[in-house]
Amino acid sequence: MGIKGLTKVIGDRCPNAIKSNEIKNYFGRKVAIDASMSIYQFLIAVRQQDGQQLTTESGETTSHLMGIFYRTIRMVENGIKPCYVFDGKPPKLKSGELAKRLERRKEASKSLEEAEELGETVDIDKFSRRTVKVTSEHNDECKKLLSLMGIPYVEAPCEAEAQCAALARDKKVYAAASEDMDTLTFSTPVLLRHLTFSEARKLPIGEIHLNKVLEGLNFTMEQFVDLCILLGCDYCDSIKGIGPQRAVELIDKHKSLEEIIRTLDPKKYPIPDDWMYNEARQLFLNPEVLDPKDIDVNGFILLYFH
DNA sequence: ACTCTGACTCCAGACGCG
DNA sequence: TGAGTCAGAGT
DNA sequence: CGCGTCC
Repeated sequence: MGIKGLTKVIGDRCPNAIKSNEIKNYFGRKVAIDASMSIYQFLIAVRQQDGQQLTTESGETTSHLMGIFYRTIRMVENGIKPCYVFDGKPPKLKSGELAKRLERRKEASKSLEEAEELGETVDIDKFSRRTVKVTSEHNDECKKLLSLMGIPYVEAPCEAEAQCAALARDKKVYAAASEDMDTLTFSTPVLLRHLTFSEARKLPIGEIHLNKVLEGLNFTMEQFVDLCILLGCDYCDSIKGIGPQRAVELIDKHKSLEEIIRTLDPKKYPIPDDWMYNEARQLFLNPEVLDPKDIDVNGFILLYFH
């Protein structure tokens, strides 16, 4: 998931698009958070010594609830008002990527069985993490928890990242908080990284500003989206032999994917068959989202402040 | 000399006690 | 899944 | 901090 190598491209070419901030600077701000992504991370990370997830007596996983609960409390304590965004139906263009992930989980399940037979605890641990999949039950349980906590959430029609970006663009929230760089490709003006509050946090909060990225690259938003497609996204293939360096050069020189396709030597750099670049581009530029005007990002969270 | 690829590695939360 | 590093092949 | 616990 995400845009391959985009963090590095921005770090190398637009260093002043990234700011490092203290948590204090965010007091009173609202942020949009991709719920499914958070749940996924908690399911992988929240384990006990033997590598098993936390469960109730009847064996139902609670790792995701623990994670969401404590992190959310921590945010509110720091004056940050989160609004969680849940995924809807994935776009058709993503089916290839989703099939790949399913395949990887299948392989991991197989390896997991072998490891269990051999009693290799290290491998059991490793492979069980790779089989993690966020289910609608996980999502529903978290929605229930958030309701009880008075924290607002949104059910996006399609990609959560796109909805987060829409909320930020419409100033319903200050920023989208995500480890996933394609939130930027969905035009969030501000992207927060490492928005976590653990006592032993190792990384400062990184703030990436889209306008500074475009300035630094000297690209329009359309060109930036084309760059992201060349770098490699979830929605279509990229061109073999084109990495971050050449991708930036090509967009800089030719300004659009159409022009690049027209000019590139197909013997050196074959264009993928049935390349759906334009569909992917439209997905980024005009994603299916709820109108932010119809969304209440406050919940009854204001109660926490008095 | 530079760039991309693929294979490989390690890593992934938050709390509180001592 | 991402991010880093490495060897090796291609431009 | 390091390390065990959270369910």
